[in-house]
Amino acid sequence: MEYKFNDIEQKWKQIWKDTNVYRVSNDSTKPKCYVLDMFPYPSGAGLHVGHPLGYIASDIYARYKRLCGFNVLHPMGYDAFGLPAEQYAIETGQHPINTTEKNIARYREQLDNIGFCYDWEREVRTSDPKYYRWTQWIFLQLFHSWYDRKEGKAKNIQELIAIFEQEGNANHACPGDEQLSFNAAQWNAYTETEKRNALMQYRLAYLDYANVWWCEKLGTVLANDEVVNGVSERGGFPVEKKKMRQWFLRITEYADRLLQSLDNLEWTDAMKEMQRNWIGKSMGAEIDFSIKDSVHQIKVFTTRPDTIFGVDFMVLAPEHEWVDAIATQEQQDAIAQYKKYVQSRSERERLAEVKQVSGCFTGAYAVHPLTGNEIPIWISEYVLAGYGTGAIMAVPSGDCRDHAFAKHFNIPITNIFGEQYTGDEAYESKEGTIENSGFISGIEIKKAAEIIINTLAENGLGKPKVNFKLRDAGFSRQRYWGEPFPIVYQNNIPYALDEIEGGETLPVELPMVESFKPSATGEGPLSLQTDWLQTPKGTRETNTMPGYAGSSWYFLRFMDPHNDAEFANRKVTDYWNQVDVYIGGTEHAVGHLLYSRFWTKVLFDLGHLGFEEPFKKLINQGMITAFSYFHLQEFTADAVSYRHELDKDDDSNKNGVVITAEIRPLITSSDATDVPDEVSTNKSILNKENIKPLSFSKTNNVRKVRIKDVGKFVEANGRIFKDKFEAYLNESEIRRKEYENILGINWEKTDDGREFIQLSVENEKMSKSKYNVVNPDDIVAQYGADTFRMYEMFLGPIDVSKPWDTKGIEGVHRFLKKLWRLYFDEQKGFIATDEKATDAELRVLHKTIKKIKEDIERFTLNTSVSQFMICVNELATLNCHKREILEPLAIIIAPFAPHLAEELWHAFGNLSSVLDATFANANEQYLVENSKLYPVAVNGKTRIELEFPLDAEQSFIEQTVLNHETIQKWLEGKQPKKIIFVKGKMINVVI
RNA sequence: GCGGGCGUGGUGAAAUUGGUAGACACGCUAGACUUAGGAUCUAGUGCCUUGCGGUAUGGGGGUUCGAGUCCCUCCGCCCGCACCA
Repeated sequence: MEYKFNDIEQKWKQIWKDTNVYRVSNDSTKPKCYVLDMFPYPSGAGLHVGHPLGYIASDIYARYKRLCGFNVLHPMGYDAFGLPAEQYAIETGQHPINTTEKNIARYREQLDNIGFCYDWEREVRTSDPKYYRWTQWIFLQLFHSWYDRKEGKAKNIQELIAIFEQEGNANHACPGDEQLSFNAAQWNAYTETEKRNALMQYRLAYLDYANVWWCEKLGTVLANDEVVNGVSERGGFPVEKKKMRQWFLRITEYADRLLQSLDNLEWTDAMKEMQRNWIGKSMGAEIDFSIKDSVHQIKVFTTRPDTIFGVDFMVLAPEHEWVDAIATQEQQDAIAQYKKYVQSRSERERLAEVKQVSGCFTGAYAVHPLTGNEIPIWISEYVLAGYGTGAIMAVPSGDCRDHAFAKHFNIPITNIFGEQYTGDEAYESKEGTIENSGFISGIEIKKAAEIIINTLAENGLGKPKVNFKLRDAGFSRQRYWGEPFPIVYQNNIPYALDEIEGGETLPVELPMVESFKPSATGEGPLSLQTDWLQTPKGTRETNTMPGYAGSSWYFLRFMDPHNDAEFANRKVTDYWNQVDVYIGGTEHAVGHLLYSRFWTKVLFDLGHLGFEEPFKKLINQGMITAFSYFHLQEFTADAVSYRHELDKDDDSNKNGVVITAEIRPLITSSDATDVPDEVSTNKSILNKENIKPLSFSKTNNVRKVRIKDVGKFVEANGRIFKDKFEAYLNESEIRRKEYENILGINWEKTDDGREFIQLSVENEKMSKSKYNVVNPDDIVAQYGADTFRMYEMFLGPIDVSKPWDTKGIEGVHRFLKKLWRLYFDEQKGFIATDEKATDAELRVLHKTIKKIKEDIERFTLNTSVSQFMICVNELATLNCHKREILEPLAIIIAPFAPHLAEELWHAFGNLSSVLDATFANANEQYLVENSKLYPVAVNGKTRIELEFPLDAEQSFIEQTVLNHETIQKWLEGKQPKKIIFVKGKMINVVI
């Protein structure tokens, strides 16, 4: 009987499905284990072999834990709301509901193909009203909550109202508006509108105004990174900032807790560090500067209060609220002009350009709080309104940006670092002493900061201040395909649906629409649904929630996915508790992972959960890249390269378009204006309108031509032989047309005269546009799911990016066939015997059990596969076909190759599933060796190997070693200085 | 610029606490079996050398009986953040 993986896998998939083996109960006496993958966004492209890497690892872990007696929750679902589906809808008119449904079906098929042990009865989709009903509900919890800074936790807003009624807000500073102050009497006299406006400044989900990028031509609002050089990335159309009323989540109140509790998580340091950077806690001081001839005071935040005597000027963010108020008459025009310039710049650009200094003098002067000196006030784009106070005290001798600014605008620089400051560049180190600084001259920098803060505080001029880079999270999208807000407006005041008497119940469902285009004003498509918009109780919110809304809590819904009464039952969430192991890519380091942590903490504070960190252990999976092949074409004449205007972001076109036979003569003709009418590229047809010459140079005369899908014809060293290349061209007409010109040139010859060309090989991310995508379905069809699973693990460590090499999979497939042959003979069928196993055989088995256990727990699954190979190789050498060895082996390989394992398990006559077998413990008794083959080194270099019993006397070993002829030879008659003997490890003779 | 990570054969990689560098595979070479091989098996395979042996974990230096592993320094690559006050 040969290993018919297709039959075996089909059979067991069906049986497992019929018998519901993957169903998980919330009611169990077993210890729990929650193993979760980051759920995918179901894109139209389907899965490629890179996606399942993490899924396979978690599947192995989940299956292993089940074999170890745990009740394992291992669910899967879809992050189904999102922009691509909506973009596709705008382009094709197909409703996202339909395309999403279709994509999910395709994903499911691909996932099933690989044999994951998901309990599909728990599947969730964020776009399902039954799911987003609870996303809306959680949003309302945020809306109904405020953060009590005194107790450091979120509470119901009703408690705050009660406090206001008693004592006003004196004891609870307002996070949204620091100036806001009222006593009980004032509060009680407030109108409904005034009260709700004040409360809005406290709510964890609140409304505020913020700028968005509006692109008239595309008819849509763009994200920050979709705007490049002041125009839209797609199409290059003009964009403008537009102020819109939007929802925000007050995550900043949780900044410290999000930072603190990172310490207890089993995440990689890199991941924690990214979150720390994002939260960006910095400690410094807030200092008040009064303005000459003005009632205004400007607060400045600085992390270097010690440099206060070096302040030579002040810089405000151009958006700072008092810029116009303090600017002198003469400077108003210049200021207005500069502000206009800044308006056109995206934040990204403002922060990205380091070299270019720009700014504008306001004409106003601040008064130094300690010296009384007058300090000119400037505005510049390098100061951001959203960070700190939107104003800085500039110390050119101590800060490189301030230094560049001072040099550029010829502002005199005060040196407060003595000889440490050279005059050429700022002294930014925190080592050394402060000079030329009044009462802190000669004092160490670190000490000086403390003194200044105390002095300022004593005189009411400033105070110590902790600042966070983290900003409140924008929670509105002017889009259709997302969760609608459970909010209606009455007289322009937002009300939660659950506080309106007779209001509708959740969910607020997305209305079906025909058009997905936003309104002319930039409001989302929902604003055009007039029927839906107006309700008897008010006007609906037209924005929808962003992508991270649904994904911030989905791990909770998996615990209790069909609950109609609550987002998840507390008893159930108490049982499943934190996700024990969470696997996914690093791209979610600060988005999803930070928001989930935030939501979990809020739900915990409000008493809906018993834990406040969602993901105990986090494993990051690396990318699987693919080889891409290029033909390097040299041109002796001047060459011109063409670039598709719409392809600017595509790296593959960095060096110009694919050059076809027809246009090659034109390109080498060295006439830059001689652009062909039509050029076929690897992506699309170009014509005169959308290509333009990019470069025209003699030096840059190598063109990289991507050869699509050529992988299977290319040798490992990147060579492709002529016959193979012909075969490749013969696969399609289009190819022949595109690459035929290569046949005519550059053939090199091997020693035996075979003609080849050397292609350049590059490692790239798999993507449809690079023609290097490998579909797992194809691999599964050819080798089976078990081989595929093991090969993905065999490739290397889970967290490292590595290339997919289809050739390498043969080795793993051969291994499974070899394993099979331990159990089955081609002629005789099942050949396992009941013979007693030998010590050698038992040692092989238990060595393997031990290694596999350790590996799975450490997620070093690549070495597990190696160990299985070693095990099978050794058992084959021992000619072992004994049940005593092979039955436990089938169990321990079950997490890796579940279908094969189930088949082998049943061959022994077992009736239950191998899923419910028991993972054996390694028996140390079989692992004990009584002798060791010692490496014997002379001066650290191994020369011979000698076997000694483990209990041998050291003196005996030393004598034997010294008497050995090879060692004698190295000793050359001398006495050794020393003999190092490490029991069980090695022997080193030092001469 | 700052922070983090990494660098080992032709390729993917292993070496868990400082103890035989290259396990396990891919590829390649030779051979066996075979009508055939894209099946299976055997042997070999870092580099230099006929051999003895030498040499080798990005480069240089150090600690140690012993360094891929620890320390210093330089180079290269990847990731994150970036006029962040």
